[in-house]
Amino acid sequence: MSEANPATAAPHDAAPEDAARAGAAAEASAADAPRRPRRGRPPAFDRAEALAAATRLFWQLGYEATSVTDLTAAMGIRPGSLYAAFGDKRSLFEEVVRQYGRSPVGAFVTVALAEEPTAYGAFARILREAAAVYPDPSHPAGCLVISAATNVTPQDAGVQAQLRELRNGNLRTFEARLRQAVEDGELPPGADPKALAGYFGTVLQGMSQQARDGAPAADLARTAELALRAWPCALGRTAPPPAR
Amino acid sequence: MSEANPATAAPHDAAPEDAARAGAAAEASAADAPRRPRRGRPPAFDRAEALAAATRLFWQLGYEATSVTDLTAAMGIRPGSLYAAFGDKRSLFEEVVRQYGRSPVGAFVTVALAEEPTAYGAFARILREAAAVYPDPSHPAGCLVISAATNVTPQDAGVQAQLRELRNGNLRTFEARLRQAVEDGELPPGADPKALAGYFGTVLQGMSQQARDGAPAADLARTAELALRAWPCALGRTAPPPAR
DNA sequence: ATGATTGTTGAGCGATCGCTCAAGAAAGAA
DNA sequence: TTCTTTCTTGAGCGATCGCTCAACAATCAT
Repeated sequence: MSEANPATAAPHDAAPEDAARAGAAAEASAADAPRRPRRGRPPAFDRAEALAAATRLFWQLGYEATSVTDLTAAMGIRPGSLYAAFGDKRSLFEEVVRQYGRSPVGAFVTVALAEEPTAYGAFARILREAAAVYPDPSHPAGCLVISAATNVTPQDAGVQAQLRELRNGNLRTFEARLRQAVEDGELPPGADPKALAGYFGTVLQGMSQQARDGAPAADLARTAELALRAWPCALGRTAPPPAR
Repeated sequence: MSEANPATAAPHDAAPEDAARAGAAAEASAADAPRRPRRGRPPAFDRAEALAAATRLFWQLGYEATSVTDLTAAMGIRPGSLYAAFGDKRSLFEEVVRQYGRSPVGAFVTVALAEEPTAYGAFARILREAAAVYPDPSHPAGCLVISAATNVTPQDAGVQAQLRELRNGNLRTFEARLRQAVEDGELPPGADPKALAGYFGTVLQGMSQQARDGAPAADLARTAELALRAWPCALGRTAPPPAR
């Protein structure tokens, strides 16, 4: 199963919008193409709903503790449909992670960094929103990227590494934003962007764990305010004063 | 299998020192009793060494990701011996957790709280020692209690709850120490012991995660110093000033 | 010696794991 | 209608899971 078969590549396409078309693809105009009817038997389940159900399960139990039997039960489909639509368990999880990163609860960090004009404003908003989002009972507690692959067998070390890379990538994003803040003069020249990035990442990961341990939003909000007191206070604070 | 059999209770005794003796136990003088030879065939393995090997495995992979096959291989024994000596996988894990809590790396929090005269000194020492201990390459990274039962199937929810209770118990211990600090005047009357306890617990759990993600001791040390800046600074600081 | 007690061994139990596949069903194309 | 394509279904694959057990081995008591 190493060569040949050039046309059998990935029948499950993870359709970003629709994109993948069969055949030789004449006329690559793309753009609109409003509703070309698909060929054979139509799927009997809503792909997005099934993906959301899988997300909830992986989010709550983690990658390995979620069995394919659990998944098919929650998604309302049989194993054959799952494997035809999503590939295998690992591919399904990767699609879940991708979609989680685009969802509001998985993207609030990126959104805050993009929208807030100051670094302090961004990190204050990140911690405060984490305090509200992580324990929100409308979804499993904490952050999927932080807690879904903590305990895995060596054969699934790739899943663990994938999420770890996402976490460490967030740290690098934090560090870049804080270095920018030093250049902008928002932070004093003596401030250490890498140290601050590690600190805020640590607090975020700890808050996710606390939420999973049952900490209510009010407790996490107080933790967020205390954590913000580590912000270098020599000069440049732009947001409302810390705590009351 | 619900009644009768009064003499078959727990042949694996988890010997705290030696303690459990067979028979009707005449002469309960206890104390010394230097080397009473045991009855039947002696064990062919060192119980403490086997327990240490199991600890390393559970610490690194977590409860469910560690299989009995892994355990017997690392402990150098066969399944029958494991079950005769430790009961079942769950009982072995509980004994591992108990022994971990008495080991230096599992007890540094308790030791610091007991030895340091001031609350600030205790929490500063806890964070700084965590920064050194969590990434120490002589054992698996992070804290076993924090990370060994994050992802479990519902049938093992009891293990998860057991570790969560230990974590939340630590939070209550933190809170009690900080309340004492308010009563002592070390902390200002406006300080919030519960909020501070949650904050330090959050930072500790985050540091454990960071260590598992590969953060070196130097990075965690900087995180610890930044975290200590949240200490209420109105008055009462007893230790060296924060950072440089 | 013999028996009692305890530990070790290797085979293997039922259950679950992720996953596959032949057969059938539902759609458009001819 | 018939063919092609796509999806669903239910049975079941080999592997691993935690765990058990009869047989044997090694010690002490008698």
